[in-house]
Amino acid sequence: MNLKQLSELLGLSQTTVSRALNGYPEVNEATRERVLQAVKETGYRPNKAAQRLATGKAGSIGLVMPTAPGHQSDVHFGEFLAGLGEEAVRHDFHFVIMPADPDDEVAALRRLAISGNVDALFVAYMRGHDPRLPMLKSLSMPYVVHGRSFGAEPDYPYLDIDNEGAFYDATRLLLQLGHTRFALMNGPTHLDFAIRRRNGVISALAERGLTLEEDCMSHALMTDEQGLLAMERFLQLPQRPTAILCSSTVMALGAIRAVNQAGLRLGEDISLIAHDDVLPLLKPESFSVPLTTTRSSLRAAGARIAQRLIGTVKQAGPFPEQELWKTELIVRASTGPAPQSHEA
Amino acid sequence: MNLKQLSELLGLSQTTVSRALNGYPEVNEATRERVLQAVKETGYRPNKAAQRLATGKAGSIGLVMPTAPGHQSDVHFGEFLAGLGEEAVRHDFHFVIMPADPDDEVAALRRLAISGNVDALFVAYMRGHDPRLPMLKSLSMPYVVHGRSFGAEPDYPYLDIDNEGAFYDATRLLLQLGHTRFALMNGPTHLDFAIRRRNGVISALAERGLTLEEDCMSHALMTDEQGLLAMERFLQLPQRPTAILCSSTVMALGAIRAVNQAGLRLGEDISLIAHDDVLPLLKPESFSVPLTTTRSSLRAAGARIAQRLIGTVKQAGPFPEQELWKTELIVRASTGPAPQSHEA
DNA sequence: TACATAATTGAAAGCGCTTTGGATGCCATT
DNA sequence: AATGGCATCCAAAGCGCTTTCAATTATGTA
Repeated sequence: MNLKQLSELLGLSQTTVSRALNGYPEVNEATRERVLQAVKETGYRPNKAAQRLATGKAGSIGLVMPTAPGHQSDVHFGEFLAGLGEEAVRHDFHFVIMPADPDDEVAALRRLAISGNVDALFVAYMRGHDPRLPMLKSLSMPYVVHGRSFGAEPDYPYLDIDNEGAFYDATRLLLQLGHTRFALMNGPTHLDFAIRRRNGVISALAERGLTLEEDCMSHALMTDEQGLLAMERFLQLPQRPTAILCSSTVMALGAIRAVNQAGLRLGEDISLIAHDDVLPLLKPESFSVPLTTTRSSLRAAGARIAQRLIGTVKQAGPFPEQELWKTELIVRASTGPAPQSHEA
Repeated sequence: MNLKQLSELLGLSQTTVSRALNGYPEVNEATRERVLQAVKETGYRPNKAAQRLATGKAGSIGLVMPTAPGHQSDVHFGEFLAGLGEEAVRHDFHFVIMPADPDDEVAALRRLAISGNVDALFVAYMRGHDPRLPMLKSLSMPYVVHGRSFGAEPDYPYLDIDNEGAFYDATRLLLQLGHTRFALMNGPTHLDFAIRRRNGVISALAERGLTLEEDCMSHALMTDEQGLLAMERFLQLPQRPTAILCSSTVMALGAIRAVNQAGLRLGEDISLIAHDDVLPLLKPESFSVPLTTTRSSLRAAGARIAQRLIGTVKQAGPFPEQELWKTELIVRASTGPAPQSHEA
C-alpha cells in the first residue's frame, strides 16, 4: 500500500492525502477524518526512504559503534543507547548505527553523515584532540558530543559531566580523612574523561603537596578483570596506597575482590571511591561494603542529548550549546579514616 | 555532490557513472578508472535514501530496542549488537534501531518492516508463544530470531542455544556430586530461555525423583542486585539448598556476595553454576572462586545471525533455517561435592 | 566493401513521497 | 452581475538514484 493506491482508494489526490496526514491546515476536517480512517483500515505507512528523499529529513539520529573482531564491547554503549532511545521513542525517531573499526571512525562518521540517512549525529568516546571534531564542524549537520575533547577549543555542542571536579572532590574527601597514599584506576589513557579525572586527582593532591606516582596509576579497559589486576598491582607496592579512586563501578568490583583476597578490609584498610554511571546491573549501595561514589546517570545524559538533537532537527530550540553536569558525591561505607601507619 | 553533478563533471551520463560505481561489466575499464578517481577526489557518496528508493535495498538490518522511562537497559543488548556489528561492518551494512515501549513491540516491529528502511529484521528477547512470530511470517521480509518461542511451531528461522540441554547437564553434574537440594535463579519468567532452562533443571531432577520447589526458584532481571536478593532468600529457607543454578554471571556476582556474607564458602557449602554469555566485562575464571559455567558467546551468536541475514539479503545463501548451538560446560572451583548434612 | 556483432554510452522512466503553483467552487461585497 | 477572498483540492515537478531500452561506435567476418 502506497500513497498513490491510498489516494485512488479514497478518490483524492496524493497531494490532499499527504497533507491530511501531515497536519496541514488547508484540508477539510471531514476529509482528514476520512483519510485517517482509511489509514487505520489499510495499515498504510509512508515509506521513510521516500519521505527522506523528498524532505531531506527522516527522523533519525546517527551514531557510529566502534567494533572489530578483537574489540571489547562496552556496557556504557548500551546504557547510553537506552537513554537516547527513551527520548527518541517519544518523537518517533530512530537510530542508524554504523559499525566501524575504531581506526576508521572519522571516515565512518563522514560516510554516515553524507549517506543522507540521518538528520543528526551523536558522537561519544571522545579523546584528547579528537580528530572527529574538525570534521564535524565542516559538515553542516547538527551533532552533539558526549564528553569533550581535551585540548580542543570548546566551541562545539557538547554535554559532559564535570569529571575533573568529581575526582577533585573525591580526592579531597579522602585527604580530609587523612589519606596520603593514593592510587587511581582509570579508563584508557587517550580518552578525554580519563585525562580530566586524572587532572582532578592530581590537582587536589597538589594542594597538599602530594603527587600521584606513575606506578599508582593504571589505565585499562573498565572491566571487572582489569580492576582485579590493577588492584593486585597496587597492593604489592612497597608503599601500599590506602586511598583508591576508580573510574567505574564495574572495575571496582574486581578491585574489591583483590582487596578481600589480600585479607584487607574495605573502608578500613583501604578506602575506595568509584565513579558510578548508574548502570542498572550494578548498584553500589548493595555492595557488601556499600560503595562511596561520584554519581551521574549515563542514561540521563543520553536522554538529554537525544532531546537536544531532536529539538534541533525539529527547530524546537534553542538549546544550550554546552552543558556541564555536576556529579554527586555520595558517601557510603567504602571510605573511612586513613589507617594508622604501623611505621608511624 | 550528487550523481548528476558528478556525471556532468566527468562529461558522462548518470547511467554510466552509476554503472561504473556498481561494478556493471558493460563499462569501459578506462572510464571506470576515471569515475573511481573522480569519486576519490570529490568525496562523492551515493545518497542511501535514493538508492533504497530506487532498488528497494539499502544494506541495513533493523531491530527494535525495548525501552521506556522505567525500563532497565540490558547488558546483553549491547553485546549482541557488538556481534552483529562485527559482521555488518564487513559488508558495509548498518543498523536501524527503533526504540519502542516493550508493550508495543509487535507494532513497532511492523512499523519498522514497512517503513522501507530495512532489508531484514533481527528479533530477540523471545517469549513463550511470542506474538511477533505470526506477524513476522506474514511480512515477506527476511528475519532471524535469536532464541525460540516456546510453544510455537519451530518453522521460523532462528538461532538459539540449547538452554534446556545446558541446564540439564549442569544439574546432572551437581547431582553426581551428591547434591539433592537445588535452587534456580532464573531470568524473567515469560522469556523463552528461562522456560527452557527451568525445564532442563526439572527434567534432570526428575530422573532422580527430585523436584524443584516453588520457593527454590526465582525469576528476576539478571542484575547483580537481584542475584543478591534471590540468594539471600534461598539461604534463609529451612532446607537450605546446596546447589544453585544461575542464569547469568552478572546475577552470580550478587549471589556470591550473599554467600560470603552468610559466612559460607562457595564450592564447599554452596555449589553454583552460572550461564556465561561471555560478556567482556566479567570473566568467570577470574572470580575469587572461579566459576563453573555453561558457556556460549552471545557475541558470536550475533555475528552469525548478521551473517545469515546479510547473506539472505544478498542472495548469498543458502543458510540453515534453524541452528541450535550446544553450550560448553566448564568446570571450575565453584562446584564441589555436596556437604555432609549435619542432620544425616 | 558491406554487414552482423560486440562494446560502450545515454535518454528517460520510475521508486514513493512532499510541495509549489495553480485550479475550482462558494460566499460575501460592491 | 461582477469582483475579490477564502476554503479546498489537484497536477506536476522534483528529491537522487537504478535500470530498461535504444543509440552509437568499434570490431570482426564474409
